[in-house]
Amino acid sequence: MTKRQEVILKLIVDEYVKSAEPIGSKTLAETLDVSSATIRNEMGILEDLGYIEKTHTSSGRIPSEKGYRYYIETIVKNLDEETDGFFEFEELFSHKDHERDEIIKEAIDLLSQATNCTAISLGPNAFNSKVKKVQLVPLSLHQALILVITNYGYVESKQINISEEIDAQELIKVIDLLNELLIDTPISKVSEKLHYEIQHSHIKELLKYRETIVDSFIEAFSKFAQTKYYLTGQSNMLYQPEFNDIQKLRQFLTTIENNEIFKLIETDTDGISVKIGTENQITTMQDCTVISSTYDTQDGEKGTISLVGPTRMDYRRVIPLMKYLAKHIQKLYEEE
Amino acid sequence: MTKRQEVILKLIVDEYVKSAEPIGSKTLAETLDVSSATIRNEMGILEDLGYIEKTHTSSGRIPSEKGYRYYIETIVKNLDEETDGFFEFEELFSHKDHERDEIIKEAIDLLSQATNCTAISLGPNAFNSKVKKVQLVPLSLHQALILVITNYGYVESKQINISEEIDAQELIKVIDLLNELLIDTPISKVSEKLHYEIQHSHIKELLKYRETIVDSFIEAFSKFAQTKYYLTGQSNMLYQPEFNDIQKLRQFLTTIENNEIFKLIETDTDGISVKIGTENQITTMQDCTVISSTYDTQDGEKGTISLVGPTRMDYRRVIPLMKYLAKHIQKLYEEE
DNA sequence: CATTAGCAATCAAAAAGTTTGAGTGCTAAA
DNA sequence: TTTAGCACTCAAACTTTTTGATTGCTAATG
Repeated sequence: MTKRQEVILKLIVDEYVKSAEPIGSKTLAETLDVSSATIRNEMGILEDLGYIEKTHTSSGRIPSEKGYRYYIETIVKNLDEETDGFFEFEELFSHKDHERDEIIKEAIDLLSQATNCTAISLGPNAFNSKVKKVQLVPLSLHQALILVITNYGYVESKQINISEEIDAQELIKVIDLLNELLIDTPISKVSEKLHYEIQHSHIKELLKYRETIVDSFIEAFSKFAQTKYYLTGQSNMLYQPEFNDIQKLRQFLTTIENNEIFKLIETDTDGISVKIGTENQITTMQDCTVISSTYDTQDGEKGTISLVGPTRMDYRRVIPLMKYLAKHIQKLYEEE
Repeated sequence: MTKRQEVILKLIVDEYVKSAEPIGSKTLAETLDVSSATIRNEMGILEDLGYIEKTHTSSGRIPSEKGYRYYIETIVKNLDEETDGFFEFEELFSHKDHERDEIIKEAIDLLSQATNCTAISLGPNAFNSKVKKVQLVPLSLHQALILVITNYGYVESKQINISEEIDAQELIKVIDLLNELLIDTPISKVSEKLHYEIQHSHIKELLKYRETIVDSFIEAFSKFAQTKYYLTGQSNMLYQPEFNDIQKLRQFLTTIENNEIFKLIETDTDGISVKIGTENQITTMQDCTVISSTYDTQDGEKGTISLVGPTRMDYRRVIPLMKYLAKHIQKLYEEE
């Protein structure tokens, strides 16, 4: 591809992102100071190479997936780290006293607004967090609350019913033992450890009621394994011309509501992942691009922020923004 | 209105609910064993009375809001409590060991599926719940977690930073005091009580750092005041022919995403409230009906379940179902 | 050899026109 | 009071026409 062809491709992407209309040779002729016929020749070549396509025989050109890919790899990736124009975000991250999860939520809201896409935050799961405290809080004669607290201050609870036969004294002993046993254990190892100790140590004798109690505990622990997510800005996206087709609109929303969208989010990548159109496996999402950017927590888990929008999105702006956000969310974890 | 006119109105509503098409005189003539001309005459009267209307000069008739109102008041309200056909729901409520909030969530999911409407659960707020325990869990040298637990087993937490100057011993004393002070206090009275005691009792001397600590506590308490909600089934609803108009669809979804829908939910009513079309104050919702049904918790708070769908909904089925659900959710609270 | 002016060809989208059929209101007779 | 009959209405579906942006190709230009 010659230099001029690359310039033309870039212009087509930029223009199309703005206008959502196919770009004709005349439009580009004005910018490039050659005649429209010359542009047409070049466009013909670009089309043969597969970077652009026509919507019908006599239409202007739009970028193909390959075209977007090229644009991202050569043009966007070579941009110097741009952090200007992210004013609202800088403001957000500078509030040191806000809670981390709140900041992330707001960042995702802003991201969605700024891009007119749907934005998603997939929290790191707490698998490697460590148990800080296990506790039983009696609520009434027959009910109690199991509390599990991690070193990051996450709390999960599970209510249990205490039948008549259970001895309150014994219960307290069990909890003490559990605390001793589990403190500083990573959540991922809890279940294993519990089962082992029940078999092999003196905890066995104490736990007359292990079926109920231990199961409840394990259930409480298992809640940490569920990754929490936050999804926002569907309505921002609906007004994009891509969604003028009511069928597509419905399918898109159904996919989101059924949580199928999570299948498309790349959580294993380091840095940023961009999946364009048919690179996504879900048929209803093949007009969309899914961008994922991960960050690391101190305990070795990964969190992800993602953006879902029409393939025609402003990659030039969005990709640096996603990088910027992941970097700063990671900082929030490092500060602790 | 004569008996026959009432029958015709009922048939028009029933048919229209099924088909979403205007009902012509010929259709009804078959069922009623009179000629279509007779039906037309009766329809003319019903139209003059305002119970039905035409979509254009030569179209069949559809129910007006007044027509739906009449249908609900005279036909649906007089139905014997119908509880048959709610098989899935009976099954759901019979699982005694599931957690209450989980059951409610599932009930709302089912409700939405069964009706093709958007279903919402507005949890009772915890204003009248009582403080069961207040606790401080140290996480690291400079961080701690404030925990507040209510008699219903709801837990709220707030992380705080502990600056160097704070004396750990003193902090423990403060927590002990707070526990003593606040236990069994309704959440709604906590703030008041705290402020009073700080002014008048010996707690004053202890609380050198009240600004930070007490504020954090108050913030933790205030989280209980936020009513939790669960909203589901938007995508079920999108396939209704009412939403073939893309403009309406977008507006509806925007209204939902902005939480404006909550303005339309009647939480103060006893029993059931049905708001049809323009009875709703939000312009984008004036083709919708919002049904709300409340239940009482043991501590005097109200929870609400709601259903939002096109005015053309199957009131005959939906209204008994909503009553049934509210009754059974209330039972869940009574069992504790 | 790259560039360009010129021109017929293409085709979506918008506008205008046509057909169809379900439904109505009204009238006059049963 | 009910009904048959008929002219009338109008949305929805379908067809045709017009418009205009854009293309590919060719032949001329520098």
